[in-house]
Amino acid sequence: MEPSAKATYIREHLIAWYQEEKRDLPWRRTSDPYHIWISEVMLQQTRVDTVIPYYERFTKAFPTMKDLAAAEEDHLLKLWEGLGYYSRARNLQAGVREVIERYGAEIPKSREEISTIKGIGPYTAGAVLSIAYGVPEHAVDGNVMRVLSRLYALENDIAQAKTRKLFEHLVMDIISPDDPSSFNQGLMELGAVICTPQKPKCLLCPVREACQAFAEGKETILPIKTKKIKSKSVQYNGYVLQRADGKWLVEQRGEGLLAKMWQFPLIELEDTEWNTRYGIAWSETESVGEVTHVFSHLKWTVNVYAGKAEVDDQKAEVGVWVTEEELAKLPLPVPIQKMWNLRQAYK
DNA sequence: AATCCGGGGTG
DNA sequence: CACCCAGGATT
Repeated sequence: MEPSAKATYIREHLIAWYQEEKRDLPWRRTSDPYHIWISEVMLQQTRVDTVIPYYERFTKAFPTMKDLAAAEEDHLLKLWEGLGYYSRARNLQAGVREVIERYGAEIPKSREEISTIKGIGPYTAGAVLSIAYGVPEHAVDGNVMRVLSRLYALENDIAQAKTRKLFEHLVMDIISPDDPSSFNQGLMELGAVICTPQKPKCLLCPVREACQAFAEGKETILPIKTKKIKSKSVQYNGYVLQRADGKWLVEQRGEGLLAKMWQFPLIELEDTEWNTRYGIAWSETESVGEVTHVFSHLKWTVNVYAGKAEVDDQKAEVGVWVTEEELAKLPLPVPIQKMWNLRQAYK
């Protein structure tokens, strides 16, 4: 198919299909650019079905940028708890504060300006601009790279950074000037529903006639992605300890992995200074089982111990004793929740 | 360009 | 188990 005719075909059939078949999602019922921004941040590396309840709670808790700007960090993280990539929440709040201070609470409408805002990268910039404001800008995510690599039978390695730029140029060549929102969302919707990673539903595809991969029988070998994940294993002993007054020992994590989230004390098995670090003397601790948790390139194995403890406040360097009610209000990463569930089940 | 940053669905 | 998801920040 001749290039400009192919672009026209894709625009028309993709948008018509999207208008007719699009899923009814919460962020498709709003025109508030701030709420659309929230949805795009939550959707980074995260599936639609996972995001929906988080989006509903978050927009209810922080309906305006002013509400989010004023939020406490623990409250913010509690509402993000379980969603992962917690820096997204902090960057979103920092970004909202920037928009209030520098742009009078109005999200900028140019790629150049919006890209300076914390947490808004090339994808989110294009998504917010096109969906909230109708600006014809590319929004290239994993779905779009997969769909376009098939439509144009491109064998570039989508794991490489420069390949994303190739797709950004391609989108700018073929994007609908009249409805960039439906065009961008149509590409993503197609990737999520029809042009899936495994077993694409080509017989249901609205743009199959323009798909070079389908024509050549390459739809299952595209896109090409080379990168491999090397994961490390780390072993811990973890302690769910209760004091005589009924309170539990927790501590707040520092920077890096699960930054600023709360946890029960974790000791790397190689760490021989645990007793001095916590200043704890405990008795009646017993093993209650093992927790495993897989991160992107890390695997935790935690031997969980429960018991009663007394702490020498003079020696304790870290840790806070909290009631069960206070514990419930702290943002706890999933592996820590697993530790708690294990201890409760063991009783 | 490579690495870090979560968690869950899917086969 | 491997893959991947409406990616961005940091180095």
